[in-house]
Amino acid sequence: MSAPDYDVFATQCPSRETLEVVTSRWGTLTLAALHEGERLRFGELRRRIDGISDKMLSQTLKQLEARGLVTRTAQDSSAAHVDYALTAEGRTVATAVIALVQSVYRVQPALG
Amino acid sequence: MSAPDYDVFATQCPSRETLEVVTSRWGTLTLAALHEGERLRFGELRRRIDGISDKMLSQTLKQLEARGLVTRTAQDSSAAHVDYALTAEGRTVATAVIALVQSVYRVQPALG
DNA sequence: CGGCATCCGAATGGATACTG
DNA sequence: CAGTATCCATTCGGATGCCG
Repeated sequence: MSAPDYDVFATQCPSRETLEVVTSRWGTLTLAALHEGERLRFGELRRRIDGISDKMLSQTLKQLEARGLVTRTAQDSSAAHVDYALTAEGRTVATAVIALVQSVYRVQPALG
Repeated sequence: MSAPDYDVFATQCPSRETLEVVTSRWGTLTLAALHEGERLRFGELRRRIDGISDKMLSQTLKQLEARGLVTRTAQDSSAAHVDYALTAEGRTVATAVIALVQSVYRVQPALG
């Protein structure tokens, strides 16, 4: 049951790529938002994540989906009702992201 | 003693900026490396973080230092011996970064 | 509402060369 | 060893417009 030896410090390690998707400019906030909402619409995400554009939200969601961290579900055939949720793996990572955010809150008073 | 209400989702919140420095392309790996080494030289960091260039390492260290997460110490007056270490706040955040990396390791087998 | 396509300026970041 | 400076390609990412 031992996992393969991953090493984020090595460029060729798949974990490095995953980390980069997770810690990409909007990836972190998107995962954090999905961890709160558990099932959100595109517009809800855009409103929640201050400053993100349609293009970047769309791109970020695709990357997260391609990496298996997020699922996209269309309610009907049209594109009118689509929502996003975390996969089991996404939840695991998003929980750690939330903890990271909270660690920032904890030190922020000391940083000005 | 309640901390101010921070919100990373808001562009104008200082915690958002801190999070961006922490989760910048090389910031995460630099913090992770410093958490392992506790006191590392420039060259040690560069060798540890595969793929980083002098320029980016230098720039990332400056950002982390400016944010109060890292300290820079020159042994003598020349620039021959300099090392970097985490501040107390840096250690707090770096610990959460390590946890994030480990969460990636945990899910990586399922992601291919 | 939930996108995609295009344009284009701004920022990122690597390579290389150089310095104390 | 620990950077700095310059050049330059790539990428980022916002604005706009269009579509089902």
